[in-house]
Amino acid sequence: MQLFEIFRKYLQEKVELTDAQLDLIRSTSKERKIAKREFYLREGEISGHNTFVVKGLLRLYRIDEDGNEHIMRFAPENWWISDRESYNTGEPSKFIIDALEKSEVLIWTKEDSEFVYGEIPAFRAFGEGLFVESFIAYHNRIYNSISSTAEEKYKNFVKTYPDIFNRVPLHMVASYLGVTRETLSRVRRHFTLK
Amino acid sequence: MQLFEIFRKYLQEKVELTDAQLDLIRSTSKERKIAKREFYLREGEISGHNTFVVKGLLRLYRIDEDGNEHIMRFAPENWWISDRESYNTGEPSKFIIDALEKSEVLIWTKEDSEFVYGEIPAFRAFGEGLFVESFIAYHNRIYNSISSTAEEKYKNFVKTYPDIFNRVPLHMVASYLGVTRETLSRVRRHFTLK
DNA sequence: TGATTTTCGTGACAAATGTCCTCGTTGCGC
DNA sequence: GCGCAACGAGGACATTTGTCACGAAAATCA
Repeated sequence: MQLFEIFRKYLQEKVELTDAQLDLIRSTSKERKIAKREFYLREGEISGHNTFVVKGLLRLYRIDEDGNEHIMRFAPENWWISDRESYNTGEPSKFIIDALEKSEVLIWTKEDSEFVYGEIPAFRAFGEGLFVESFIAYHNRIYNSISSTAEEKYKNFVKTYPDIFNRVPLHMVASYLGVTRETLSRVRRHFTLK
Repeated sequence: MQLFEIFRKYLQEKVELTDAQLDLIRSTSKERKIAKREFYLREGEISGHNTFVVKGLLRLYRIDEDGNEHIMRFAPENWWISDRESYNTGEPSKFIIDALEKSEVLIWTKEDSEFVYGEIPAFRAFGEGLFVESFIAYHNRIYNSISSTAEEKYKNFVKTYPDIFNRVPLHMVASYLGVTRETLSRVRRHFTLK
């Protein structure tokens, strides 16, 4: 099945759209394949696109002054990804996006996105709804990060994202949670013994 | 000066609005005074309003199973506050909003907000711009929480929110940062000795 | 003003986490 | 299939953080 066809099925479960509207959305999109370990956004580049992951798994992360990776989030199938700060301000991104698996994505430029949003209010409402959901997810993650122990964070991650958990190495889960690999290993040992 | 007059000055620095549009915004708003320590949103209530802090200082926090407070954010003058999850879903809030200082706020119901947004697209764009900024702030806070030490988090808070820092007790800063009061006290000692 | 609460620091000890290291296994690329 | 890199576990030790207890100073309120 073509990439856009998969996207169309996803979209039609969420929004009512006419064929003409779908054509507009299709005509402004571009396809791209991303190899495993290939970069999709490098540090310093501008994140000027909305990207929908059709197949595979991407991640958004940042490298600190000491060279350590810190994973902000994973984006498997049916998720959207961008560095929203760079997207919004037009400034170079401090973050990196690469593929953890061979992936295929659909891409809209910021300009095309705005144009399509203007033409199709229901599509704009859909996009904004997604954004609110992301905001709420971040809100809950912050609460989790200031109120939970490492073990609780780990359990919560496995419970919330079982699919992602099964597809990424543990040291990346540790990075996402903000603990070292060793700590995660200890938490897991403690956990499986009980 | 009247509450709305203060708000009008704030708003006109950000958006171009006609007198008629300002009248619509004014006519849908309600004023409220909140005493120090008074609750503005209790756990279990629905957060169905947009609230602008004209004077004073509010906070949004949650109490965990062990009875510990975890502060999500502070809202001083010229900030907006609500529990966006409850606002969006209509579900009872798990969070609490109360006043740390004697405060005065302007309030719009969700319904009125949507109506005014529909009537004044520039006002909608303004509101959505604020929301994107909040999202970016949360994004950066998450990065900070998974990549920084307690000392770095503390320094960063003081630098980013010097005004708030000077108005709230240290144990609330600790709560916001996700560490105990004792740890914050140690960090400060270590910090001032150098 | 006087009494009470809140705030903040500190010491002692326990628990959690980070750091550095080794080792065996797995999986991927050539 | 082979070789190498990636992955995950685990031990030993240092550091950080949490917990509990106490006391002094500051703020609050009647």
